[in-house]
Amino acid sequence: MNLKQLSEHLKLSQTTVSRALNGYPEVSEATRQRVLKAAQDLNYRPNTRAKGLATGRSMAIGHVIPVSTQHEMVNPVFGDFIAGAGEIYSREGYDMVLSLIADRDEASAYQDIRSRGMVDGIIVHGPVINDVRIAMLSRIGLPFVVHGRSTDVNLPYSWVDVNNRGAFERGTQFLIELGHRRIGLLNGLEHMDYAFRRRSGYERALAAQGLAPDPALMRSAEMTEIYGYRAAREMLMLGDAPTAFLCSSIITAIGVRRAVHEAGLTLARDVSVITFDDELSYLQNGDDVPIFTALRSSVRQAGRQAADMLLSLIARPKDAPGSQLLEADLIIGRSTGPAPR
Amino acid sequence: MNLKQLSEHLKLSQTTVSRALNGYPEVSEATRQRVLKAAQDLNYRPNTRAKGLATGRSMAIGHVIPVSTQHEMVNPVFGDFIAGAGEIYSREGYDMVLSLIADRDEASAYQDIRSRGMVDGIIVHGPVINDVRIAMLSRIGLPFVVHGRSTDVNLPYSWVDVNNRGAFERGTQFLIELGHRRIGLLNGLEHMDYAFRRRSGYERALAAQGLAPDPALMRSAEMTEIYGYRAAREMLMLGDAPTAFLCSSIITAIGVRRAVHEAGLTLARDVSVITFDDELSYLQNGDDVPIFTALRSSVRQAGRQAADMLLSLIARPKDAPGSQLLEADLIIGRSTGPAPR
DNA sequence: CGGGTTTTCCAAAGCGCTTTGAAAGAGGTT
DNA sequence: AACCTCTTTCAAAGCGCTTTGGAAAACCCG
Repeated sequence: MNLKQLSEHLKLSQTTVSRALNGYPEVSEATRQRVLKAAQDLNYRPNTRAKGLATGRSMAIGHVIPVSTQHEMVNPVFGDFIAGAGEIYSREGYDMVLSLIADRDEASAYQDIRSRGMVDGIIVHGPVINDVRIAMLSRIGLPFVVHGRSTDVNLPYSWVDVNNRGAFERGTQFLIELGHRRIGLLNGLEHMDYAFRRRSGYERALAAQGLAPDPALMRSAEMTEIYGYRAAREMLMLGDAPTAFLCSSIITAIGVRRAVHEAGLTLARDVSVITFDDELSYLQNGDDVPIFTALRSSVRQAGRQAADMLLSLIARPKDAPGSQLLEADLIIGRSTGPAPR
Repeated sequence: MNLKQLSEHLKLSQTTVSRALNGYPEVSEATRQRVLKAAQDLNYRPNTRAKGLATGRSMAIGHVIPVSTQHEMVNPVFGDFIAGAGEIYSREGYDMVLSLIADRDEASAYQDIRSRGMVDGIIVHGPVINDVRIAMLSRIGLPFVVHGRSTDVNLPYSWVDVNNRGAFERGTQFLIELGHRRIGLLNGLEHMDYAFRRRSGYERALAAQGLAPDPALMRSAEMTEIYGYRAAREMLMLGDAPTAFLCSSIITAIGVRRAVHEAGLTLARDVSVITFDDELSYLQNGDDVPIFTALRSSVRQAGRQAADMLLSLIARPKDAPGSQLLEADLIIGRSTGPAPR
């Protein structure tokens, strides 16, 4: 069933039917109702491609996931982010298209996306420090919103990010106030912008108390469970082992917990752990009392806000880029306590 | 840059340029090279929508994620599945479009997808027992592959699934052979087909040894960490507590481990745990020696196979539906041991 | 060199929609 | 009744590509 058939069936022109369907005023209410009814009955849906061709808009948003060739991990945060974004898209009638692109041919990939015209805008995931994609996309002129930010990029661009530096500064400071002096940092990959910021927050808090960061207590890797486990185990075997850990992900924190238990130690009493908590739906951090003391910020909410921002950017391309800095809450759970003596 | 401009620039007709670009034989090698070179230099990319309109194919695959209104969780398995499928798609030049659809308007949603013509085929996620979507899609005539199967659906359809029943039967049997008699089942939601099959495998193994399933030891819920924790904690407080658990997800198993530790017990020695392991990239089950004894099957691989199957179904729609049953390996880790006496 | 074959290229139609510019119809005014 | 103004409807062009049905050019061979 297409427009032509529908209009023939109604004995109206395609123009009128199209207008009736799209809510234009120059069609009488009576015929509009008649058209709507027929469309409903005959199960008519306009063809997306044809509509896109005619209007120049595709009603779809692209999400570009960089798939690193060496670390071919899917960021666990991703699922919840797009769930959030998807809520907004479906409300506004947008589709979501995913492009997994290998990092080596990113350069052409964005050009491609632009000229192939599949999407009206894109969300950029996983920005690194000084991310070239931002300049590239600005030049290309495709509306985009970055989930995160990119240090050293001085162009204006739209982003939604959590205050990573502030959060880790606060977490570190909280541990210091509990008397901890040796604090392990189990960070994500530090070429990623968020991880870079987290480390700088950690270092700032240490510096504020006159503590020197110890490279032996600072790790950076993909945030898997096993990374948390290994790093914590190794650090706990040091002569001057840390009494606390700051983790970039609840998954890593779970690995830390495993190492702590295996070493015969008890969380909070012997070793404190604070983790960043993205509020992943399948890894809730406890219910009434959180398992881990955490810096909490909902990635699903970030998805919603990024989507919202992108859609309004598409609606009003002349607007100045917006930005949104989300604060992470420090929530006290059962994994922190005063430093042992 | 569009075809018209490119052809004018080359002083050729659009036809010839199009043919040269798409590898048709009726164009001389010399002009083909010339066209290819110009396209490259001028950064020409055919417009997807226009191409789709003209060819009737959209070169995109839809993934429909049912977003339950009450349990609005994103299945953690999803990320790795699409990573696998995405590999195939990008190799074959397909895009991936995600539709999160609320379960209440599923009926119309598939019709929509079909008539809006955004995709050439779809992957159906999360089939339940007697899933109505299968009949619906068959009727609509849109190629599809189900990730999983649906008990009680008697139509032929294409699917890729892991042998859930066999896996859980084997896991249960393994525990029984270790001397366990009270075995807790921490299953996923049992209206989901995979969970239903897992339970039936569990029950079958019990029955084979003349053991009666005890409803007090069987739970069914969304596979979160906290669910594993709570369920295990409660069962461990029973008068005749289970000495082993069978978990549907490594995430749930992590919750069980937490409950076991909290109860002052030791994994393998006091309580055994076997889990299904989808080989999630951020939750590797150990490295050399697995943490958990597990039934392992890569969901990423399943994604690849489902994508492959769908693409060939699209290429040859007349083919009979195919199917692929993946076997899960039983791998021995550090979470199982002989039943304590 | 003329006729047939093959190669190379092209004009135009069509995919399903929106939208412009214009015409027809209805209603009101003098 | 003639004129004007809204309202309602329409025919046709256009979005960027593919593809059909030919035509022109090149080639081959007796």
